[in-house]
Amino acid sequence: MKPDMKKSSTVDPSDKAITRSAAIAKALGHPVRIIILKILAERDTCFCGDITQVIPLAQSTVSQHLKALKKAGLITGEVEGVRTCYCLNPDGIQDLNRLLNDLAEELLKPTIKNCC
Amino acid sequence: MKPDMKKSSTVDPSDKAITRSAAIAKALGHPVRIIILKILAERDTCFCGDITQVIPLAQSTVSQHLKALKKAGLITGEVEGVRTCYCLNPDGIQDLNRLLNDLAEELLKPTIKNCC
DNA sequence: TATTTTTATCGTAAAATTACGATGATATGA
DNA sequence: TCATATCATCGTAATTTTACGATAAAAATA
Repeated sequence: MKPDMKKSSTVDPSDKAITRSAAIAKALGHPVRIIILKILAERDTCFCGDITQVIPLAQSTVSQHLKALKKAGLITGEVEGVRTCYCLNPDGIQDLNRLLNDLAEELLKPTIKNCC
Repeated sequence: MKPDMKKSSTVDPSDKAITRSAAIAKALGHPVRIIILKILAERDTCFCGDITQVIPLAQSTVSQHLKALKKAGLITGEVEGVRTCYCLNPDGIQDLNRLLNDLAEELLKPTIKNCC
């Protein structure tokens, strides 16, 4: 417990979990990036070119989306010669699962009683 | 931002679940909006003024965030006289829980074997 | 060595987001 | 009726996002 922290019945805005949850959600906030994650979950080979072939967007655009997913810690990118192999990042996906699960659970509880 | 995308045997980009998931995630993609949802989950009274008192942002800004959450179907807003009572929308929260749960599950499966 | 392949980055433009103050609308209270 | 309270919307500015083509960098190949 943090002693000098104001005891608030509401929410601590500096909560690290909230910041991280929002960052992950932001990364998921574009359909193409969700599709990319699904592709990475399906394939063994996961080079940028593979994704660009499936998604009708410019290579530079796909690269930007990959960068965003990497920044959020949801994927990794390892250079393999000329190409780069992108993979789901287990730690990041774990965060996604746990944090958004916790959030959903917290929000589902009072949902039983409709307030209005 | 093209709605029509090339067909893929793996991932269907026009999948309604993907679109909805991305919309929900986008709404969660800002710390303040997550905080607002948590506040709504805690309180019985949930007027805009209550939220503005807790969050150090202008009333108009809070109103915009509430609008975004409403657009995503995560909350409802019912006018009660001069004020508006905002509540979690059970259906939306259910969507949040189910869709993001499914996504996490799908992404967690291959996480056991690291691809690179 | 020269060329090709693959990907990241740069430059750019359009659109969206985020924030604010000011204003308008509407219901309540004096 | 007039004033107040509450909230949404407008107008605006700064920043971010999204997309593209062009280009640079690095490894593989001819």
